[in-house]
Amino acid sequence: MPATQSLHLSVDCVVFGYNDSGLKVLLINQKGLSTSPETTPRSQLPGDLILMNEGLDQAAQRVLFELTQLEGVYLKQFKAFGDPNRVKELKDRAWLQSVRNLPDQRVVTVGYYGLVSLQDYEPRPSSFAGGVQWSELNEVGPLAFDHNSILDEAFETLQEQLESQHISFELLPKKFTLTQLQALYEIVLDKKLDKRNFRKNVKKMSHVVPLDEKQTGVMHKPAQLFSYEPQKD
Amino acid sequence: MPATQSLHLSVDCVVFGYNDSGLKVLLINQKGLSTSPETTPRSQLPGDLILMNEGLDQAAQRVLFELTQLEGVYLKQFKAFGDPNRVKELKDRAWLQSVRNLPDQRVVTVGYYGLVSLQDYEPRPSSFAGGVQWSELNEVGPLAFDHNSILDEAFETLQEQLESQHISFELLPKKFTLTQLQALYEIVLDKKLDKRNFRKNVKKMSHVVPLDEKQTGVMHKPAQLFSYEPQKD
DNA sequence: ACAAAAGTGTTGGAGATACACCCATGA
DNA sequence: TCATGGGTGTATCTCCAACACTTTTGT
Repeated sequence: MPATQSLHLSVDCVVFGYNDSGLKVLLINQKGLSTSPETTPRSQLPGDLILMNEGLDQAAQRVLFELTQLEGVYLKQFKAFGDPNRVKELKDRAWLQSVRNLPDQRVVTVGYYGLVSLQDYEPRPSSFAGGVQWSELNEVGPLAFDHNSILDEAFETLQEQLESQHISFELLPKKFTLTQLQALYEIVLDKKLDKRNFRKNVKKMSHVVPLDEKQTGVMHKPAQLFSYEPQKD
Repeated sequence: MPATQSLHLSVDCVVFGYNDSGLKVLLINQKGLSTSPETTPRSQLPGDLILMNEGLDQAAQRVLFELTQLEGVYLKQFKAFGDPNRVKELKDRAWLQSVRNLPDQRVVTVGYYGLVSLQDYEPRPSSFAGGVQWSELNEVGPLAFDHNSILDEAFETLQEQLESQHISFELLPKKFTLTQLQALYEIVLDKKLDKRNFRKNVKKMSHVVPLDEKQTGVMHKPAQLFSYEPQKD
């Protein structure tokens, strides 16, 4: 049994986007190949092979940018997926052949999850030609390859790390209200939280600082705006 | 810039071993190549290229067995290391050339951490010919490649996951005392714990069950033995 | 003045922490 | 009988959960 003389390594990005209407994932639509009936294009996660001389984190940033125009997104590696049969379906193999002129080889992928505020970032991906879409998290249909499992594991990782890793702010606009922060927690963790207790906890977080600024143009008491200031120890 | 036509993928195992004298890591000594002075063999983590048709978890188990004779060890993937310069030192490249007849190519590795009870497993690796050694965790010298960083990150992961993942039992003999369990926690988490509070907490864990058996041959009050029973929900 | 969301404190209970003495065994 | 680690309970405090009304703005 030979060692893997040549094996392909890719990165796949599960980019979560958040705004007041909920949590979404960034998907791209496979193009072409619509000639035969059982190869109707499906959606997939943005991902591609890594280049020589490029680190994994770097590759994730580049691939995401090339496919979706998103730049400077918070991206974190969460798991490598290396099942030898992870690209087993015929339509997946066919699609890969159509898009790359490379031999049909095993592909191991490194999964990244990413976080963006749709308020700050939405305009760009929708202006990008190749069908990039923000899909409601619980309305994601069957994706190509093993991308549904990758998505599921990414979301589990997000749930586990949301509280401990100071990452919620990546999903919010730079200036946000505590109600927005709480709504985000409730959606990601999938449970209701008590407003007063939540705010008590936030007040203990020294990296969440109140600004000298309030919401405007709302037809109710305007909320205090906050921003995230990374610790400077 | 070409996509990675052929890139090597390996697994590296950071196997932690525990007994009453402390926490150790399993290292292997590089052999041969001692001809030239600046290529004196160093130690490294057990790791090797993965085979075609073999999953990552599978590869980790196989490689660990082939190099150390350890079998059925708890192994968990924790991170992929893909810095293009991770095998940059000349002595590392030379060593790889000497042991594999493959072109000098980029190697990305997937890190696993492993846990074994030295009481249950120690005999075998020491009986294996090729210098396999259990090294005191804080006496590990410079390792080949980027293996020191891999080791550090593995240990951080162990610290983070020890409490939440029911893995402490992998480091203890099948039958253990609460004092042993506590000592393990204190070493891994690097803090002292209160005996009575610790035992109160353990009593809440339904997966730690007392046996009808006590320590023997000790010159003090013999301790109750416990074992770990995975939840059967 | 009304609608709509923002903002604010107190209380009771559960869980964490701190702490010191008696017990069973082998030598 | 002594040395050694095993085993146990209580008081206090901190942290978390539950809960309802007043405030500010736009219309």
